[in-house]
Amino acid sequence: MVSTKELFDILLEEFGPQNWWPGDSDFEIMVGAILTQNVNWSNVEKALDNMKKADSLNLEAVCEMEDEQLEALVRPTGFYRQKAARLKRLSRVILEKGGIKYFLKEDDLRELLLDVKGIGPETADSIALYAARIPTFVVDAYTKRIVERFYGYRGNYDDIKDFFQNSLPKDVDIYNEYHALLVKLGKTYCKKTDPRCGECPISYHCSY
DNA sequence: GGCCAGGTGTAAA
DNA sequence: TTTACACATGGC
Repeated sequence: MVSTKELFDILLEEFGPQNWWPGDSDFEIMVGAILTQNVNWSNVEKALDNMKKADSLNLEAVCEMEDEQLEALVRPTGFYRQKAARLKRLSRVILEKGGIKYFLKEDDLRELLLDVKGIGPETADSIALYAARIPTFVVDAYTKRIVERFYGYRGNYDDIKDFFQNSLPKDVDIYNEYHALLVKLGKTYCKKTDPRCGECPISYHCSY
């Protein structure tokens, strides 16, 4: 059985550093984390671009903007009414905590995020890891699918999260790169349907 | 045209 | 505790 550390080395060798999370600011990372919920990243880029052009990709603008206006900007990401509301809820909490810098330094950041309606474990972990740089492993649909196929192990969010955290150093840079590499592997060779197993770099060790 | 994409909340079985 | 469904746009 290939260890999680060995798997990481194989993926890094195969794909190289992914340089995640794309974004010019912590706020953009947080917005992207919500907008990418169950949606292709290319759609998120359109929405982020809309917000930048409207000079609205900042905390104050999101808090003050009309709901309908924000909905129009994030429309390309689908579920746009829900997502606009989620962005507003998060932004207001951040403002209450004194701004982005202070919010990201809260000791119980993950819990604060999970208390925001519309932010679940993956979005909370993405923000904690990529914006606050807290060592917490992010589990997404690709991660679950790859672990299920590769290791034959099926578990809930926290099971998979522990699976990695209990077998790796608690290190922000490793968690960062590992999640990005799993997404890269998933997109390239381990899609839900029509996986390209024949070309997959880890197929030799895979139970699928 | 049908399926999928870097989820979450709610309600029923 | 698990499963089903709504939420919605855009690419292939």
